Amino acid sequence: MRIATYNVNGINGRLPVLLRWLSETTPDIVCLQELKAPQEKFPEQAIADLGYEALWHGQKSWNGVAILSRVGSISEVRRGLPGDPEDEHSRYLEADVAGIRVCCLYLPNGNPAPGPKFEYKLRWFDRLNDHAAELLRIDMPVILAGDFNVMPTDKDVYKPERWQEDALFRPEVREAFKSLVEQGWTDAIRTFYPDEIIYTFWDYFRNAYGRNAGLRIDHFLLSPQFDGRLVAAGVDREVRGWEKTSDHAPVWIDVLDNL
DNA sequence: ATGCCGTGGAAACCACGA
Repeated sequence: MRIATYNVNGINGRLPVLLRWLSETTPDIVCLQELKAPQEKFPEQAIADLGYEALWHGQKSWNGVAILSRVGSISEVRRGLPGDPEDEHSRYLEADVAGIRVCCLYLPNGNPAPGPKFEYKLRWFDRLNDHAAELLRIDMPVILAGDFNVMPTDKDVYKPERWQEDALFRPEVREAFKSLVEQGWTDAIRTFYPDEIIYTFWDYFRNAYGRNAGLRIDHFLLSPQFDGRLVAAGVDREVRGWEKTSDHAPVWIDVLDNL
């Protein structure tokens, strides 16, 4: 079973790219981020025409997350992280699909740091870690997938020295990611490729994609039920080279599905 | 390397992204 995550950077603006990628790679379950569309403007029919059921949490202009499935129905568990009823951003969607608890997340960017946006990011990360600890207790394989807006280590940044003060790389954020993983999660991409340089995002300017000046910020964290069942993983990096494409590339894992 | 590109939304600029 292939599970993918893709920050589309505007689902309607990128619809041809999304549909082409879905058609060519036929992932079974997909987590999408940055829909940038209100609830009523999600392109449900175009996605259904390719055989996908969809669950989404939209928001006008910003954020927005969705889960797609072509392997059975999507049973919503929650939208929004617990811990802050004042948080209106559409950044988290959790559902059961094909016996897997799928958690699609779009962690706040947090720039400029320091500042209120960075504080929001750190609070959001704390809430995620609290909720993730609870998820490890359920009797079900769990996947946390999405745009974490964190480069976990120096290896995940083309020029780490330039990113030290950035909200995606500051020590507090890397530390939050580290303590999340240490709860018992597996960083699937890094585990599968311990030494390679792997990026999932390239800026639009300065020819970042052409120079491979990228970042690894889209991640899969797997609960222990997946141990020994991760059979392949990768980044569809050529999608980043298509016309009118997102600044992120899709990331995927293949897992044995007899869990 | 300071948003140089790109999106959505409101109103021909702005907020936001990483």
